[in-house]
Amino acid sequence: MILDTHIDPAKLTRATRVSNEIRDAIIAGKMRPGAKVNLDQLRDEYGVSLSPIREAISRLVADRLVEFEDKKGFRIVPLCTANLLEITRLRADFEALALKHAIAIGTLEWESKIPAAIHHMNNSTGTRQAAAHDLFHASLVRGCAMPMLRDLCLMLGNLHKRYANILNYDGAGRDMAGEHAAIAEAALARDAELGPTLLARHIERTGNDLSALFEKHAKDLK
Amino acid sequence: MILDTHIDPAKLTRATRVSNEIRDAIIAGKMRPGAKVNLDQLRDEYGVSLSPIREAISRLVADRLVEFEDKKGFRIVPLCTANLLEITRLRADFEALALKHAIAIGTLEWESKIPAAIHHMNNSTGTRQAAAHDLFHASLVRGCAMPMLRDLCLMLGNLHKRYANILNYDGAGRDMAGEHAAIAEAALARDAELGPTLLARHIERTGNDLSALFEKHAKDLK
DNA sequence: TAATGTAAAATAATCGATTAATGTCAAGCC
DNA sequence: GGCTTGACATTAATCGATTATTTTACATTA
Repeated sequence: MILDTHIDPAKLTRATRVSNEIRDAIIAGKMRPGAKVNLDQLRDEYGVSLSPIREAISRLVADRLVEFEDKKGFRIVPLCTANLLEITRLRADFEALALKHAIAIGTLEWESKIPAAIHHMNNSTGTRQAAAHDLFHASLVRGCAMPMLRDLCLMLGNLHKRYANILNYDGAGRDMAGEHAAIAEAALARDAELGPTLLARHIERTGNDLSALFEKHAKDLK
Repeated sequence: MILDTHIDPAKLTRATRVSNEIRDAIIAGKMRPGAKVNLDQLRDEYGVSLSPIREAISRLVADRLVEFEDKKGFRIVPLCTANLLEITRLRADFEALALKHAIAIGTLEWESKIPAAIHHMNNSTGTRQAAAHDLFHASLVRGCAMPMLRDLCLMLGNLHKRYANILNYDGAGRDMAGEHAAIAEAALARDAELGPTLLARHIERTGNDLSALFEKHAKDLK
């Protein structure tokens, strides 16, 4: 592992464990966008009581994966064009801002994780490559000393990933490795203009591709 | 009310009502930064069971007012210089971005709320003026069609407000009315350069004043 | 037929109690 | 003295059951 903060699994509560599992399931597209969340069903599925289930789901509201309304309960946030556009816009701006700061103040420790992440990406496939791609973005942002901003970048990355998973987006037609390499190179060269710009473009390209795919498949998803 | 979305109080659950009350209390500085949150005590204080109390508090984690750690419980987030700087930086950037968008796409409905908010601010005092000031910032951002960004602006505004309340900041030495008027004027003139710039400066000035006050009083708050 | 009312079913919210884990503190040991 | 150890107190996590509310299905009526 390159970036993981190792956490003793015994320290996790049921609520945390279940929350993480459900988060992954939603991002993977295994829970239908717009669907009501049935807590009783999840209780059976995960074999824990309602309290931790409720707590688990309610944490995902902050991640913008679940919506909540008093006395109506929870539902998986629906997909829509406006939402996808906002995610793209914010993610591009926020990651660019974070990278700019990282370039300004990032340590050697920060730098060294970037080529490592690139190497992982280029030498893995499938699920592992997707995870490596996440780690690449996280590694760029990691040097910036703004924890709230870092969390926001992570959150927005997850939201993009959900669209990508549901739309079966695989970056076809793009020189992904080349884009990543250029971003990494600019970051390591501490180019505070080029790095963030390339990163923003990289994200906008993903967003545009996702939007195009979404428009095409929008009817099937309704 | 200028901006309030009217909500039937009977529709609120205990968890929501208590969450809002505790949020206000933390922002008002009535709960000591860094303090452990004692759920049993809150249970007595608010006269409801642990479930809604726990849910109420846990929602404030997303607002960055409360921190949580598995099996350790909740604590009021501490004040610190780095945190204040990040809030300032992000709030300035985010509100400027939101205003830029509002200027680009805001409706007449959006425009009209701005002078109204100014008028309220200039004709009220104390708590009511503070509320009017919040509404002014909300009214600027409101025209932008990015709900996540709007929520983030609200959250960051609340975080600034907590520092301001705890540090007894009242904007002394500033021509607040003048700053607001200039921002409003640029917004209404649809100046997508000047408006966001003035707004960012306005926020940065607040942030700088808060930082100065915080450095001065940091020892008393430990 | 469309609108309205209503009883039953489903779901959400909350409670009180139990279980599990952590933090405290004083006795014993080096 | 400073450091472990273990009983005790405190707090966190979870459970199962109860209560309140909404949703659904169906019958009634204008």
